[in-house]
Amino acid sequence: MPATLKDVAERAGVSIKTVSNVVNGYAFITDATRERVQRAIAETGYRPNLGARNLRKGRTGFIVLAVPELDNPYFAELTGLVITAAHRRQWTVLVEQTQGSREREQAVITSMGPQRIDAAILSPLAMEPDDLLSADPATPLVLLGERDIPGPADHVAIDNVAAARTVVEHLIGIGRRRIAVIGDQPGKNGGTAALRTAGHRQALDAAGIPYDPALVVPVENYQRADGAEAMAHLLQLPEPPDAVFCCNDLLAIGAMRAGAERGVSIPTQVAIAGFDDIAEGSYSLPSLTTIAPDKAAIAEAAVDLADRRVDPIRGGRGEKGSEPEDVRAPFALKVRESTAGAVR
Amino acid sequence: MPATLKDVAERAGVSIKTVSNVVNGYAFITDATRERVQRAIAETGYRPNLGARNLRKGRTGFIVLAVPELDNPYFAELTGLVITAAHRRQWTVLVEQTQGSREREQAVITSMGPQRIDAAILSPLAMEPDDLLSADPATPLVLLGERDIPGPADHVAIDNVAAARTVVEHLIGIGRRRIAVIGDQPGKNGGTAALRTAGHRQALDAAGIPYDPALVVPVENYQRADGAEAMAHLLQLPEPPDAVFCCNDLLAIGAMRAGAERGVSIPTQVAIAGFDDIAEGSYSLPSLTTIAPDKAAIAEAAVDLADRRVDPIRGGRGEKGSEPEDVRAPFALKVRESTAGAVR
DNA sequence: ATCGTTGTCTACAACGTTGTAAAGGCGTAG
DNA sequence: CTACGCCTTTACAACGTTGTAGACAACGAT
Repeated sequence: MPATLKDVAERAGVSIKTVSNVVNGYAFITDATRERVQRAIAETGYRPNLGARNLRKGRTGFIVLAVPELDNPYFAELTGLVITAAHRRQWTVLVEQTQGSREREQAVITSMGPQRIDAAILSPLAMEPDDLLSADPATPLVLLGERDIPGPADHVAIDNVAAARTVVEHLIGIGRRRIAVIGDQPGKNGGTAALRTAGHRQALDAAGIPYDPALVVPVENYQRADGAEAMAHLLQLPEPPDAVFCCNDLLAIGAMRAGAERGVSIPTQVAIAGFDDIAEGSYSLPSLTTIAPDKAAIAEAAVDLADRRVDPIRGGRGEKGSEPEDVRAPFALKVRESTAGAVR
Repeated sequence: MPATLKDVAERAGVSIKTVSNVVNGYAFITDATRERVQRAIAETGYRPNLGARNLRKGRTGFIVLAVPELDNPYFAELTGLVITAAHRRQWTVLVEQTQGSREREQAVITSMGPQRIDAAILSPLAMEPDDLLSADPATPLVLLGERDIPGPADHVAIDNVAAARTVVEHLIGIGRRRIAVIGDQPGKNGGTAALRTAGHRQALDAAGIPYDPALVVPVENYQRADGAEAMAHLLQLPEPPDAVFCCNDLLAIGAMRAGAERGVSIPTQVAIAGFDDIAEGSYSLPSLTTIAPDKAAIAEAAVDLADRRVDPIRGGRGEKGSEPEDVRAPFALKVRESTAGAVR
């Protein structure tokens, strides 16, 4: 049975509230009392019951982090970072897996989870813009991904269009001209896919390379298998591409495998680039050129925003009712073997 | 402001306790009352405050799952499964990252986290057997990994020795004779490394293949980089191996990369096998032969054990004071390209 | 001496929930 | 018609914590 304030109070010969005051750093306590209480705390091994404290305070101390799934290394890494960042601020993270289901994403933004939460951080996949209107207005929401969706939610993301443009410019830079993109999601407007494919197109346009719709390959999901399938399709085209930009690293890994299985040399015949910089990509054969979002910065910013919305003590920005914020995290292009060397 | 029992009670014109009774499925309630209450619940959108409930019940509803880090795909996948399994039983999982630090593992088994928890599931890395003696006896502990450590903790694991033996037997079966193992951890007795290297040795002995200590390579950690380093070492040996069993898939991925960088053909010159069956291994080039532990079964068993210890209603086994249990989860050998084909 | 101030401590209620015990209604047996 | 028992509902206290408001002592100023 863990010690309570009552136990400590009895041992120190003071009231419960005095112990509470010591614990909370209340100022007006004599050194003698404080010391006595602190000794009693040490002796009993007292640690506050956060459940009770939060009940009293009307808070829960919980942030939900909802990601599609932990199987995905990008989200796994991000989750680890969010947990760490949250810990630093005394928050506890509840990890929720949406499986990319719209229903489960809605459950998060309407705070329908079993636990009461103070804020939610969501990495949306299936959500439609309208869903945000039904969001629980009492629970601050931070969306990971760009602010294509209007509504009362903060956003944290890298500049996906610019990042995609950067990769494709790199592909152009090494002399490629037929540059495909894997990862279009025709159904979903304003999603990540739309932004990254837009970046692809911008880079082509800027370089005066004609845009060939046949080289824009849609996928069901962003898994390795989808990348492999899409790549297989590209390779049997009458005029196959000499480079492929994949909207995430998993697609790229799948694409590289499909290429290898068909005897296509990467990067000599087809260069491949990804997006996310998962660890897998630095050890793949060949290692994968990719966009590395600053995941730590994203995690930090997301937790920071949630924190500020919940506890709007600090000045001005981030307060309860104030305008949604947009945080742009940095990114970097990592050139590796999968795009090494010039044109074939 | 979320609705409380009080709000529902007022609306339904009954007492708070009656609403509570309806919520908890108490039997003796007239259909009329129940219906009225349920309507009020629906209208107010009431959902129980688990914090308050658990405070009252002396429970928290939380299980800590402590893994080294979510960067590691094996633990990420496992974490996802544990969260799902726990959800099914109305538990909430708090994910803790120990970073393989003994201190942080101790913090878990002594329940020193900020949140009060009902049980802990720990995947130990740095823990020493003695540490278990100082474990908080009030908090059921489930260790992921074999029962090499005595003490009041349940264990869930596959038979690591048998699994390792199985892989190595497979390597022998395809004609390899100089079979190295990467992943020894000389300092740590009784850990996973010891079991898997033991399986390696058993297979060699059973096949009458002489045991060459030069082919047993220790590593600092179980990361890709460690595997690469170890493989580089093996390849510059006067008599390099014709097969390598890596104690986990990350080591194997690193080893394959190191091999490829040195122009070694895998599996023709050196066959490589791993352990864990992370998704990465089915798309690597070549794809990775590995031991696939039944992760879902492990997650399920771990949560089930924790559940039974906390709530020992069911008969006999798993009760509060009863003997620690050992659950053996199934595993399977997955033969893939990295060990395809017979001897060189 | 009296008053107000300041500093230190505490009693009480409340957060939302459930276990306990008992109250009320109603039917049935005596 | 009373007494008993059963079914249904309720009041109260408690889980561990903190905000509010007030008690009390010591102190200086009037």
